[in-house]
Amino acid sequence: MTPKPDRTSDRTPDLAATRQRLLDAAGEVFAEVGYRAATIREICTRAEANVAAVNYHFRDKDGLYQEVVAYAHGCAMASHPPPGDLARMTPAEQLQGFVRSFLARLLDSGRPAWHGRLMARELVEPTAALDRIVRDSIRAQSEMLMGIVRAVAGVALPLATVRRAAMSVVGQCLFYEHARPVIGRLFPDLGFTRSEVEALADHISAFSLAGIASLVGVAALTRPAERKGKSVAATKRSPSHSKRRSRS
Amino acid sequence: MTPKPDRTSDRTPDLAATRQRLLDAAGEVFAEVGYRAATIREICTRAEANVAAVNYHFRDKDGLYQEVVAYAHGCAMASHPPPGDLARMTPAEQLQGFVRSFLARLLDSGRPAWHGRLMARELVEPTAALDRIVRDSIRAQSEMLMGIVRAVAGVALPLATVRRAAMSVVGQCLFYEHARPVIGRLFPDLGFTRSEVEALADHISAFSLAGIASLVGVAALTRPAERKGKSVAATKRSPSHSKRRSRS
DNA sequence: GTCGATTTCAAACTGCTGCTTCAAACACCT
DNA sequence: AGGTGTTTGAAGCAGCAGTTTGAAATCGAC
Repeated sequence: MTPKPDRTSDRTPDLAATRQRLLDAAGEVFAEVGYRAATIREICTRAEANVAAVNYHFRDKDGLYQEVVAYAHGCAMASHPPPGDLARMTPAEQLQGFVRSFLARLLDSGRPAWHGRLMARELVEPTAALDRIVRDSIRAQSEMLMGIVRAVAGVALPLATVRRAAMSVVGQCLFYEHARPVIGRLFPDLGFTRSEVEALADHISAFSLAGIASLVGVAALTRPAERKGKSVAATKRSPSHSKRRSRS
Repeated sequence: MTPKPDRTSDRTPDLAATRQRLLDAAGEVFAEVGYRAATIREICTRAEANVAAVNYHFRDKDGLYQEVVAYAHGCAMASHPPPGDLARMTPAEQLQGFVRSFLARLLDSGRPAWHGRLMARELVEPTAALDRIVRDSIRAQSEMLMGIVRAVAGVALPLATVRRAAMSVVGQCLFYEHARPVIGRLFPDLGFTRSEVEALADHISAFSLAGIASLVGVAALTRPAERKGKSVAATKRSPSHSKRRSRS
């Protein structure tokens, strides 16, 4: 009744854990067609497993999905972690580092190539998994980015302005994943090779740097530009994701 | 067997066209839960119509969806059309006008309040409807925006740079619709009142104006900044949507 | 080898959903 | 009124998909 929680490979290496095969296959299918349209039968066919395997290893379809999301996000964060030693970098470098890792997590086609699409779907059509992601990861990254924006600005900005600037940055990044179907139709020649992704990151960094700088000018005109120490804070990080399942 | 294609209201006004009620209800449901998860029964319940009504008026679920998308997009474009007389405006005004109308179309909660979410879903999970939208509307808007970017820049920029700048602009706009679930969780106090939307449009315009200007500087450093007349072109517009149905 | 636990398998069950059917109701025209 | 074409209604059908079940197979340990 209670399957061992994590077992990566203890059988013969060629028959490596059906559980893992299910995770990979499920990630593919969920990313391709979405949660509702994905069928357990299709997933099990790709994983070369029996239909009952999903219910055995993950209780039900929802449990499988939760695990897939956690797994994909974990891989992506491990593969492209956000910059860690902000204190040692200039604000511009901090921004560039943030954008680079964020964009790479979205568009890097290595590892689970489907991570980006899965997250894009999760943002637009949230499930119970989104709450956990926001709590464990997104919130901290939001704080970090807003800290970077403040550092780039140098002077104190109204909270609403900082938020908008941060959203402008992530909005530019997310667009390339969200609107991928449209981009493919508008510019069929545009591919997302690794070098192209780096060029995009550079573009977004430069674009945003100038954008934030312009906000400082506006703020200076609007209010008497009260001074406040350099806010390069935002150190809180997520304590890794727990393995609890909540839904009945 | 062949229902009259369009009939807005010719019966008694209180029993106004079940067809229209179906369109409204379907828009709501499709926007809320997506195409797959939406059930004809739920739509008909909200529209106070019989299940068979959908098949009678729209042939099948897919036909209904196509009509809903066309209807919503038509309403939004009519309600917040993109700026028309670009030649009379400064580049900055052109950009501001574009962003204002684009953002209003996405976030305005009047009219079909569900238009934004419906489009957001359509972008991430494209159906046959997306091809028509790209052909009839998005492509022209893309051209228009790239023209505006060129006008703002003033000098000639590489095509790839213009594209990226344009995508930075629409990315910032789309974010507020796409990531609405996350935004709601991160900043629960943030609402999208009409004045808030205008403030957002101003922010995005200013931010992008500075961003584009910075690209000019980079381009000037990179290549000898060849000159080229003001390109405020991009006049092609969509010829309204046809009423054909294609899928068998 | 044998026992016990874990994992896999084929088949069936159950609920839901899109769609059809055919009859009744309605509106419009002569 | 009567006829005709259009719209609505209730019931049901066919298929799909998530889940269950009980037995077979596999594995580790003694």
